[in-house]
Amino acid sequence: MDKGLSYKKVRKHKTLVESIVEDLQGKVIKGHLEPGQRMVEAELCEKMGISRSPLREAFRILESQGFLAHEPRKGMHVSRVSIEELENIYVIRANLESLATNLAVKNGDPQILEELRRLHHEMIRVAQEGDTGAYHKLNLKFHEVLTEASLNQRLAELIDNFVKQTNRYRVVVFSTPGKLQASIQNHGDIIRSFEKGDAEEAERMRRAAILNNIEVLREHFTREEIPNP
Amino acid sequence: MDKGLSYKKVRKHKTLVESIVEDLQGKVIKGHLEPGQRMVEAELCEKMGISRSPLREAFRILESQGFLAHEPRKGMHVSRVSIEELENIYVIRANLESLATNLAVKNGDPQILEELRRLHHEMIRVAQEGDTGAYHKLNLKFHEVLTEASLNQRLAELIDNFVKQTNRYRVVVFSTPGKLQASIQNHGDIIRSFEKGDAEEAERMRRAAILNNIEVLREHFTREEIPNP
DNA sequence: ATGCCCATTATTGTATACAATCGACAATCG
DNA sequence: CGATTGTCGATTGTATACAATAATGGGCAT
Repeated sequence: MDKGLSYKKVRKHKTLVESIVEDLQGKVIKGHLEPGQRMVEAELCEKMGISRSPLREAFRILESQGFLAHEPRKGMHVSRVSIEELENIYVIRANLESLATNLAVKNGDPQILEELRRLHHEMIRVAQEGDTGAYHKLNLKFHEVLTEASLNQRLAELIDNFVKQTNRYRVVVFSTPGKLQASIQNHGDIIRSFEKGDAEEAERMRRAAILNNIEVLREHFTREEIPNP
Repeated sequence: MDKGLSYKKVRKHKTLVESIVEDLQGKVIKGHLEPGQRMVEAELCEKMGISRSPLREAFRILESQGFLAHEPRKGMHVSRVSIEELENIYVIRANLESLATNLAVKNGDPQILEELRRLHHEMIRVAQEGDTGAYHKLNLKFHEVLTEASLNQRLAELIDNFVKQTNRYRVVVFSTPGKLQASIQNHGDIIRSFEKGDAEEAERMRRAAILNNIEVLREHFTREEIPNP
């Protein structure tokens, strides 16, 4: 009944604060919580079956990550991301991910290359079946592998956060016709650059793909008006 | 006597959590708190004249920023930054700051250029006087102006944080002979690129300067052994 | 009817209290 | 004598209580 109890059951490995962070992060990313929506502490506490202390600590983390924002004495709310800000984030993402790609290729681990090939072929398969949900998951994995292969932990964490940020608007990008085929093409390009050991080329490929998403988003939002309600 | 009281006096503009964050951040950066040092809540509360709630919230923020770290049930401690991690951070910094420089030059605001020139000449002056403290402040300002001129707020915040992170070890870099003259040279190069409107050149200049710091650090730490006690 | 002011209330900011877990030391057993 | 386990103290994790402030709404004067 009281689904809040599940929080306490699960932890033993995760602390309560971590669970809350994950939960709210997921809800913001999936759009269950709309931009600008107020996050009233007492209300959330009751819903989740927790107290304010861990919730507020989770708030601070989520704010640092950019998912929430607050004005003193006015409370937390889901952060509003304007199209300009989203573009700014994509510019940063493009740079960080292309850097990671460059480093990954320079490291040239054959096991990584093998893993990327495997994911690539899997993606081609599910794309033919029209399973965009599965494609998205594999796509995330592909980029995660590529990012981790940079062997720069701090960089990987940073990128992970930005990816989550932009995924709040992923639906828009991926619903664009031809985007999926272009994505597959791009992955193939990156893999070929990896095989050649051409880090600079791989970097350019990755950067181009991300920057292209900006175009898609900008076009979408100028057509559809303001993103938040 | 009890200097903790000052915390409560000042706030009216800043919230208590913000004050604590600033204070601890400063202490970590300045090295008043050593890497690995445990941050016992009750102890700090008494010293600062505050309670645990705002302290713990500040902890979460500082952990997100990379100044602190914790293991569940074991408590917070000042984060240990290995030489490898420091190199990783510098690689990221190099990329982000060169990106910001590129954008700043592309924006080509003449007022920014004027401000950079002013700071540059000021730096030359204090360098001749041998005032390294003043030089450091101006240097920070120079890069802050350059970064803000990217007009990418998120990028500026990110860089600011990384600069603070690496400033924990600034002393090492700036005590290296010739580093100060090289820094002035570099600023001159960037300004000239700005004047020419050559964003790519400015970007390369900025990147080279930051990456060079890695060399200095690596050399220092291989000579001096492990950074933390 | 409308705008301003004050009181009330809702909500956040801070402090304290209680519970759970970890580490260290000591007692017991092999 | 060493290892193992139990107990105690210290410290963190969580919950609740109290204080301060901002939002809301109603009454009064104009």
